[in-house]
Amino acid sequence: MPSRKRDSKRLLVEAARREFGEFGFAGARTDRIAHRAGVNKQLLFYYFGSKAGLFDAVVAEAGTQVERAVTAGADTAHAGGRLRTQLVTVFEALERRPDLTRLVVASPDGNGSARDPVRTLVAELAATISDGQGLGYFRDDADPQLAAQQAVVLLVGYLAMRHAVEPAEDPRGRDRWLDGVCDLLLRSLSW
Amino acid sequence: MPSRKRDSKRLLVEAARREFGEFGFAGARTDRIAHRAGVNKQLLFYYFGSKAGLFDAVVAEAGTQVERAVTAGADTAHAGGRLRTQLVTVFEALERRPDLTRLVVASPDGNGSARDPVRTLVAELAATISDGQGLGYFRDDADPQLAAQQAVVLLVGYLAMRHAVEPAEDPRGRDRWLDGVCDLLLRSLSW
DNA sequence: CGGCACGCCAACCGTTTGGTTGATAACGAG
DNA sequence: CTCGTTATCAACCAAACGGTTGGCGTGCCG
Repeated sequence: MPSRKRDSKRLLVEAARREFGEFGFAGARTDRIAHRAGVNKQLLFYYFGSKAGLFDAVVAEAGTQVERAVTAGADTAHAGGRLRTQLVTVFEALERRPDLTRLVVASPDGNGSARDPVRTLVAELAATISDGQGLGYFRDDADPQLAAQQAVVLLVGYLAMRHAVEPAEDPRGRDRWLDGVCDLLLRSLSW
Repeated sequence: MPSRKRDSKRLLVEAARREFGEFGFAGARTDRIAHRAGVNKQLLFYYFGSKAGLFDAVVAEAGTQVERAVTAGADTAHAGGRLRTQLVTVFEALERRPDLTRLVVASPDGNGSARDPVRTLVAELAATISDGQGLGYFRDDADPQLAAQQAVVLLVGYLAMRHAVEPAEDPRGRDRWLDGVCDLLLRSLSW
């Protein structure tokens, strides 16, 4: 029989990430998640208690991933370059986690449990901008909080709406967007 | 008995708009839609064939509403003012239709049927920007298509992620955001 | 060895879901 | 008046859903 300890918990979270990202909370099916993970459906309830519990686990895991990404980009010296690096790193982290992107928008009941990771993300970016202001790299009369919010909406929003907003399946659309976001924000923050 | 012809079709579309906007496609319940509309559930299938058919009807209706809004703001003379007017008008139209906002992101299966309205929206804004360039109001080396996409993502994305991105229930957050978006875009488009 | 806790599963259950059936009532046309 | 068409409903159904039960094997600790 199955060699004990197959790391099923992680397999389930990973499968759930794809499922929730693809169908949203209500559209996701517990059977399908279990099947994707290659384990029995009951294991899902054994470990996480309920569908919502599994959802929370997914969000928590994705959240730490993104937080790690944003703090990782924080060791670039020059403030302008640092913001750009952070934006790129966060975007790449979000790309690898399509779930979080959609979860921000499609949480159960609408009361987002994916709220906290997003807020720390905003706070982290706002801190970078504020630092840049202190060093004289950015305009003093810009609102760091607002700029950080704009950044997050541009990044997350694009990943969530890409299909609707982009005319065709342009593979370079992604790069153009990312460059465009960096340019837009840095231009608005510079004197 | 019910006085014949109660305009149930419209009542159903209206109820469905709220329901889909609140719960997304998969989360929406046909019984609840019928109950909200005050008609029998069967009528839903009588008129629209299926849940997906009703969804399409909702999207189509909301789409024309938004298109009307964006073309309405197009008669302001000065190009800079015209763009600002259009952005505000579109935002207000989207606010009145929370459904479309979420539908762009949470369509059935992910293949968005709300795609077309969004694309015409982008095209319309891009045209305004392009006009402004021709008249010398905007930078010539800006990409109108990209700027229009950024505008839409900022507007729609905010409405979809407001709860996650805003720290508290600040009632003035909405106004600050709208002003911020206009400033951001106009600043990036001006010489 | 013995037993208990853990990881795991097949089969099942009550409820809810999208969707159907068959009937009724009110018109408009002839 | 009659007869087909349109609008409406109550009651029903099969399938799918989230979640439960009971049990089996395996390793670890006494």
